[in-house]
Amino acid sequence: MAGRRHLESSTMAVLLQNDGMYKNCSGPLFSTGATTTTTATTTNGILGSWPLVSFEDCPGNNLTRPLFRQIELEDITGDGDGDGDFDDCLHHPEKKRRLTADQAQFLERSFEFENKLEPERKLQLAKALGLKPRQVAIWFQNRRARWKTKQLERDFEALKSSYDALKLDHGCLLKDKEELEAEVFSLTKRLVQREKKGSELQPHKLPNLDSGFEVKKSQGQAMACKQEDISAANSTILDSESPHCNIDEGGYSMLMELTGSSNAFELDNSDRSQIGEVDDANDCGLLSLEDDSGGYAVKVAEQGFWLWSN
DNA sequence: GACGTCAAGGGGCACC
DNA sequence: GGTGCCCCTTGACGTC
Repeated sequence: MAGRRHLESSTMAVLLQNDGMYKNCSGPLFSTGATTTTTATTTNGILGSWPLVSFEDCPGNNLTRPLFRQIELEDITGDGDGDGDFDDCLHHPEKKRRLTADQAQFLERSFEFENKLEPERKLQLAKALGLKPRQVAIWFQNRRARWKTKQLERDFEALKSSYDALKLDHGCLLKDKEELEAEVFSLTKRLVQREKKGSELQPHKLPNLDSGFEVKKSQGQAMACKQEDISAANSTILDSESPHCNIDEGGYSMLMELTGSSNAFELDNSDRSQIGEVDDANDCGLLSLEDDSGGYAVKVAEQGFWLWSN
């Protein structure tokens, strides 16, 4: 909510002079009655002139009041005798009156140039509009409050739009995730079924593990993973929302391949670049996962981890 | 009469 | 202490 302080008061005077507002004012801007013509001037010259009402018309009030509309004078003077109304004027606080459209428009233009009000400019505007400086200050305060409210509304709308877009995107991602989960589940199910059919792998190539699955680390460290743990492995895959995913902290890249069958995890040549660890593992004596019997093999490379089944 | 808008009142705060 | 600003509220007024 930064103020737009880029105009000097002389510029403001130009604004006043060029505004042309008062040139367009045919007839009195303010209340009529016993009128005096006053002239508003700025550092750049004469702006215009308009009738003023001397509030001296109302006994007890020594303020000059060119502010308000016809109705105000009528309220004060009544139809003729006026004595009772003068008493009202004396004993009741003056009612609130809205600024005229011209006054409001003039202040609005001033606000557009500069939403803060220096004392000098306040006096200039007050003089030009026939208002009390206090009124000009209050108008600017209220105007800043209205501007802030509008700004909050604009910010809210922007945030709401952003939120809606993110929500839509999130929904799409959730849908993708569900599809991938279903795909992984289906593939895992096929894998287990094939295992049960008794596909045999060469013992010297793939150890025959009763537990079904085993995970080893190629560089010495070994760990076992029972079949029921496949769910945990799946979970890892699912959480990654991608068949080729980074498990992150460890910098592990997980990769699945089912050879001998067409599936979503089959590697193409571009994927080969991601399995350097797998090739290295082969080089260091770990087993090829090709299934000579037309069966299947699964390999998961996590910087040297292998998962296989017989 | 309900409701919205706007000028103004008043308290609290920061600054000099 | 005076001044100006922000914020909330009040009261007058216009519109439906």
